[in-house]
Amino acid sequence: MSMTLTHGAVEALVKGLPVYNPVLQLLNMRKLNSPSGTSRYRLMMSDGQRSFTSFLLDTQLNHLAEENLLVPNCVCKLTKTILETLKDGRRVLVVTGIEILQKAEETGGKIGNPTPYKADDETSQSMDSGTSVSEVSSSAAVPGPSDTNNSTPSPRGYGSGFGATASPMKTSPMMTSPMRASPMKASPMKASPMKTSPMKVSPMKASPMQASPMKTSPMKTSPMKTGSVISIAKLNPYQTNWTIKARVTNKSNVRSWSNSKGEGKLFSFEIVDESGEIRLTAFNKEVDRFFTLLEQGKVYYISKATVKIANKQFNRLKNDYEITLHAHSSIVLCDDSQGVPTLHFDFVPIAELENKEKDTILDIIGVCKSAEDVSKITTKTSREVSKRAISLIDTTETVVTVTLWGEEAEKFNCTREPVVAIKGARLSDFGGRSLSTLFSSTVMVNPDIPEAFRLRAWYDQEGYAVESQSLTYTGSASSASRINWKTLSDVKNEQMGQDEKAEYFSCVATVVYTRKENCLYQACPSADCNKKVIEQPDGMYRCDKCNRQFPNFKYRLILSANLADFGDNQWVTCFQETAEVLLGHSADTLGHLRDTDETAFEEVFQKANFTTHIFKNRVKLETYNDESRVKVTVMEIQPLDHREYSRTLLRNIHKLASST
DNA sequence: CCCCCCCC
Repeated sequence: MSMTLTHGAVEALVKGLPVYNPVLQLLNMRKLNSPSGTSRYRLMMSDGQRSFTSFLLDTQLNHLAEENLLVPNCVCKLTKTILETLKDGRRVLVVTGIEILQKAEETGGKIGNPTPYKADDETSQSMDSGTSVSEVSSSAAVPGPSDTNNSTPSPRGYGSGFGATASPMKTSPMMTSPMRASPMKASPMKASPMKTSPMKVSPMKASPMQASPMKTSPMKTSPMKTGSVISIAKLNPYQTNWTIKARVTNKSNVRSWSNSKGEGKLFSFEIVDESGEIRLTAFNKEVDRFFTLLEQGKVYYISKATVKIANKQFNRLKNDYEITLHAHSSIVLCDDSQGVPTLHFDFVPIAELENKEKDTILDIIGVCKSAEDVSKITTKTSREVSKRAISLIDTTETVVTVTLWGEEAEKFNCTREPVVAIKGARLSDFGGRSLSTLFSSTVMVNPDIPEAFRLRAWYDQEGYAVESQSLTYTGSASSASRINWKTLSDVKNEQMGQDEKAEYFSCVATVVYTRKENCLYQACPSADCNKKVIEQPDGMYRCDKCNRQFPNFKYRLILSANLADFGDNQWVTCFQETAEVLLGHSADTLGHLRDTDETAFEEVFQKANFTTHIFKNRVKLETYNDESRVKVTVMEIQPLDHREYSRTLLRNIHKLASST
């Protein structure tokens, strides 16, 4: 089968004209060795009519060549290229995204009869006299072969097989943001990151001053023009002449380090624009130049800095690159922050934390209904650090504890129950479920975002009074009181209660059958004895336990019921109290009903069927006449409200999702 | 060039 190549694509690519995912054939490939040991691959590609030799494979994609996936005659789709113009005007197309559509052995040789493409203003090139490695790397700075960092492996392992998309920038994180629909609506400067001014802004009364930043002379804010303003998503190591305009969303403190390679100080910060986010780091002299200039929440023009592959081990931002500032870097405050989004949040409802995996990094928003006092702890490495646990509640009526650290812990003020939004908190399983901030987290008190207003209104109107459920159980005896939610099939699959020791679980289930036969018995009427009595010939009732006869008895219930949830069913036993709850009548009433009005008695059971409740149960292996079986006894029945029902759905959806 | 993410 012969593939159709994208005619005209070579010219379009070289001229920088838009061409979407062109399909080209690789005609030739040359390995360019460099002194630093990192190879580069230069590709001659053809669109069937024209061929061009100055395609350069991004070093991140070298594996495609090294694994013999990219070999002459194969047909490829170029999903991402960067056009680079060298100092002498020659053009190089850096291929940063490529898919192999057809293997070389399947193409049957060269497609068409392409002639070399020569732009009018360009020097003709051939595979033998082409661009040297050093020429490219001097222009592209990093990650060229001369750059020692360039060997940093990409931890992701981009598609290793055919058809795998190899573009590192494949998805833009901002594209899926629910906040993105209206990034302009919230005035960015009004948000009050607590790092700079805790409690400064109440969402209920936003200061008009903050909505209108002072106008200053345009001279002051114009960037040192070293290239056009491009978006963060377009940054790459091959282009050095750029300026970005972005908002600082998070800024670290200055830290110093000392190791075998040397010592120094640094700080890092994160910026965001409409296209994405990226992390920047400043060292030593750049710390002095930029640390005080940069303020969280403000917008800056940034140019002349080194874009390199991010070390994903330490950088959680959705960007495969990060930036290092250097001596020639420029950062200029920009007063016109219009259109530059504020922090991008993707809030997880607190109730859903229960279903998230430990160590998930997520965004959370809640009203701080209580907070511990700040305290000092000593870490394993003997450092002292302040901490403060705060409790957040949201409209899911669920509470979770979040631990703040360091300055954030010290400065936090819980009075007036502020709304707290945290970007990038880490979920822990301590006490069930809890959260902790990281160095990379951004904590905002009363941020000026719609979610915060909504939460404030909800809390002030009803949230303050709701009976909430906490996902975090700390301290003493109550730690065991965390609800052990199970589905009925979990109980069986996990073989609960089979090791002689009683286990407890809670479930939401529907009564599908109640066995009215033998559910009542005549019991000893004395207060603490429930022993079954035996009717005597003289009409008296004898209790063997009390060794007495009584003129009367009391009715007691032992009800067998079949409960079902979405995946299984289970026979359970309800003794007196739980049976009365389930049937809605006292044992006494039921006993008399049975004796007097059988239809009404039957109706009670019909009515109990297909009702849904929360059951707290005990599972235990019980041996009776040498036969052992797991018995489930209902200890408590609670009504199921819509809130709890929603939580159940969430749990079950999660279970189903994770089991498939 | 860093890369610490802490405690119960």
